[in-house]
Amino acid sequence: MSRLSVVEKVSAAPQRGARERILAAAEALARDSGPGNIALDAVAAKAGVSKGGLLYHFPTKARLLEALVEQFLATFDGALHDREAQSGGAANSTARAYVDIMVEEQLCHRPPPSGLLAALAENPDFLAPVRRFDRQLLDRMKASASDPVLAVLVFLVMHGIKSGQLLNTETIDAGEFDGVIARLREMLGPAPATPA
Amino acid sequence: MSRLSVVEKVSAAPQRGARERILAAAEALARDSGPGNIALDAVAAKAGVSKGGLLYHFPTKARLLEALVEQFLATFDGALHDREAQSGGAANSTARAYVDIMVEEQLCHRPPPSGLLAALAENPDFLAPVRRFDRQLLDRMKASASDPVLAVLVFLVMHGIKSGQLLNTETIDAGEFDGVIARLREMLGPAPATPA
DNA sequence: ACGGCTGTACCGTCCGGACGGTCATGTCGA
DNA sequence: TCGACATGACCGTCCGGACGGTACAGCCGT
Repeated sequence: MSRLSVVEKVSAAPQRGARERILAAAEALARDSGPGNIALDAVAAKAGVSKGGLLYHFPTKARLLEALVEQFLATFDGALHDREAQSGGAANSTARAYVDIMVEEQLCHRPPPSGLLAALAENPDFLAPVRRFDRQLLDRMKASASDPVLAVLVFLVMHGIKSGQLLNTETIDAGEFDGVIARLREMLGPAPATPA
Repeated sequence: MSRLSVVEKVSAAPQRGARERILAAAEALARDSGPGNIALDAVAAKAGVSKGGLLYHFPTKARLLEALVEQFLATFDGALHDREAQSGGAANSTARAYVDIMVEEQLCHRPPPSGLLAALAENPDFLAPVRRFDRQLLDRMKASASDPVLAVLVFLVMHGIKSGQLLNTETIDAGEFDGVIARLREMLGPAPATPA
């Protein structure tokens, strides 16, 4: 440990965040070249990195895919915790938070997490973390729910929407989306006075 | 003209329905080797056909994938029409039919349509027919629905369940499944006296 | 304070294997 | 004998990833 400047670790980092750029490039590739067609060469090119450079950060394709789902899960989990924290431990708080996030993402036109599909295409086992996460999420929703069945129902509707985005099946339109969200919120009972 | 023994067809046309066997083999491969790893060689082997034989029935991989989604859609559409015919043009008949089919499939432990994922992995455009089908289905559900929003809600729950099967994410258990189905049927109103 | 050593970040070439697709060659049933 | 159906050897391309560089920064004995 160098005793001076713990703050700056910039030294041998020619470009900031090659890792992030690679991840983003992979996502983009998956989105518009098909989830099964992510070639490492292409990812490297799109990220502005050489093939060797890419292999440095992700020693194997499997690791890259892993990182993709990890990133997705982490992002979502973060957003969820934030949302939930806002409305303390009120009834149905987790379910409501999930709905809120969905709406938020819809508003931002957030691109769907195609990285997940890429991972799945390579090997179904890569989705194991997602499986675990989803199960935990559902349990939390049920735990804080006024009615367990309602929690499951909300969970499934969210997944239905997600699957539409994921498969690039823009089946439902904005109006239908809003309608269902409104209905769901109605079923979840009055929101606990959320200012700001 | 030997019209004897139509039963045994062991030689040139060794097994009837090479096409079906190929499709089935492809599905199976997709399911347990990952949707992106369907090699024509492997499909041929699993179907008990030579590579050339496979290429005879499906001149290209794209055609095979197309056939996979086509088959899926046709099967589902057939089941839906049957179900719907039973309960005439009653209120929510389409939505109810959808739910019924879901339950049926759940009972039969029908393996998920991994072929869809294989097609998606190769090229997202292959799902265009699914997109069209889903849109029409949703419209029909809304048309026969007592409440349009309810139709969309049911549609999304069904898709949520499907996505769970598709991604091999066995998130919800049997009890939760039954609970949601019951709730959905409740919301759809009393079933119109289904005899037999 | 300098020259060597080590560690980090990245580059670009190369190889072996996998995979989609072609083709010349059967083999039956009618 | 014709044509539908099937075979399996073969070709060309693409891709994962191994490997051997390069450049630069810090530590270190002297």
